[in-house]
Amino acid sequence: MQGLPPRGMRDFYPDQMRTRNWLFSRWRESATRYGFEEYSSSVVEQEELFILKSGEEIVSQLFNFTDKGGRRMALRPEMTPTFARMIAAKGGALAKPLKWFSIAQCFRYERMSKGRKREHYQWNLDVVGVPEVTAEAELLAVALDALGGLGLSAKDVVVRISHRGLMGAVLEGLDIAQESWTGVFGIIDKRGKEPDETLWKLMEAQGVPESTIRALFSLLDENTFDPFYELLEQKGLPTASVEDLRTLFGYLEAYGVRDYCEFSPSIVRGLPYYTGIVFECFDREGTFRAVFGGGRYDSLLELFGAGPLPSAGLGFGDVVIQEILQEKGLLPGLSRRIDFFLVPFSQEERVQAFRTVQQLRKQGFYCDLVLNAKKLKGALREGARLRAKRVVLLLPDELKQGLLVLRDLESGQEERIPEERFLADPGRFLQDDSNSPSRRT
RNA sequence: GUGAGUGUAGCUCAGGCGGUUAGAGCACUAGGUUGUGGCCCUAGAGGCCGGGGGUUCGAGUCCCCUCACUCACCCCA
Repeated sequence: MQGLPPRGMRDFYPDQMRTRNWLFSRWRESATRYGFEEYSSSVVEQEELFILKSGEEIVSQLFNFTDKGGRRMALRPEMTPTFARMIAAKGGALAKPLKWFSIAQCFRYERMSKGRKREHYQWNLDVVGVPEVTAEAELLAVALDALGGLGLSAKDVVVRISHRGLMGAVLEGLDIAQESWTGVFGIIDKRGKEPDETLWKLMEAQGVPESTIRALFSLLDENTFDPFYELLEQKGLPTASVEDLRTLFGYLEAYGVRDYCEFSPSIVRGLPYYTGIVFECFDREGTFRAVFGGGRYDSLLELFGAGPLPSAGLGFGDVVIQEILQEKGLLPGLSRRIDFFLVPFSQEERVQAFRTVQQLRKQGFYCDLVLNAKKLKGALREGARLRAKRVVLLLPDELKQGLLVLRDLESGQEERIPEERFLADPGRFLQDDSNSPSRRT
């Protein structure tokens, strides 16, 4: 088929654009209400910016090119490096703590599957300069506020929370050899996706003794912190990760979002730069990819030449959330808004129609009018297709008497009214005054 | 990168063992007599049946190749 966008890229036709704008406005509204400030940047960056953060392997996943000056460039695969660059460039000039957000289009060159395109928009929220888990609590509160605004409750979605330092300490506490940690992490991450029996065999293949596997699996089933704390304390290992988690859950309770959240030790997250709390949000049925994810990255900004800046962030993509809302029937039936649709009977009445429609538009009404020479019949059909609330007919005989004909498309009723009187208060002809300009905020 | 599935009208799809001018519904356009939409009726327009090759008297249909899309795996936002 011709006319399709490049692989993995999306066209937004007006219907889809309405939905997208609606989603973005929910994001933007929540973020600003929670005190986050919006920022933006170009989608193109120097390739090395991404290599600096993620290593050479990232290059194969980039949409990259050489510009005419021979510089290696790339479309951003995520917003965090750009964010870090911007923060570092301003050095100490920025007052901390700092709370910024962006709705950024990101690109990634890879195979597509459900919930995954080569291009998406991501709502990014970051808090810089806060070493305490108050940052994470605030991030989760704002993301869950947005989810609530989109119609998803704690019955629909769950945030699984863990700590980067926790599993490492646990593996150490269980005396699992350091060289098999990477493999073991990978197996832990598969928990819930593969049957335990399979995972058990994989663990054995890693050389983990049976008794240790049993201990590890029973720990993974825990949703309280005590067994972890006891294990770490008993082995003389740092317990900071468990304490962070305890504190965070206390804060989440106070924020009123505790019922969305659960402790889930197997959450690890792929990105290497996380240093503390990590979290991912899923639909409760588990049929979709993660809705959002994030965590603490205390050493990342230093990589970019900023001083030590404890930070936490969150990324929330537009693809998965729309799939979930679609499946749950929560996408609103958005339609374009036309208050008045003006129909000049013939070319004779056109100029008059232009004058009238401009007066309505200046008053703040949403108006359209017939642009093609068209019979009355076709014009009315066009008005109906646009779902115009009222059609304003400019008919020769009535116009000679200074009268406009207002037609209600739903009831079919018509009213003849002097133009001056109509323009003095057009809003009273729109029955449901909830949409009239005077009621708009 | 591996595996599977699907490509026929703008959209959703039909086209039993190969057989004459390729079908439906929706959408679109125009009519159904002077200046009135939705419903109904009539008509019209719209297809290199994804592309290429092969088998055959004959291919939308069978075979091979290729491309595109979708899903799963991998990886990850």
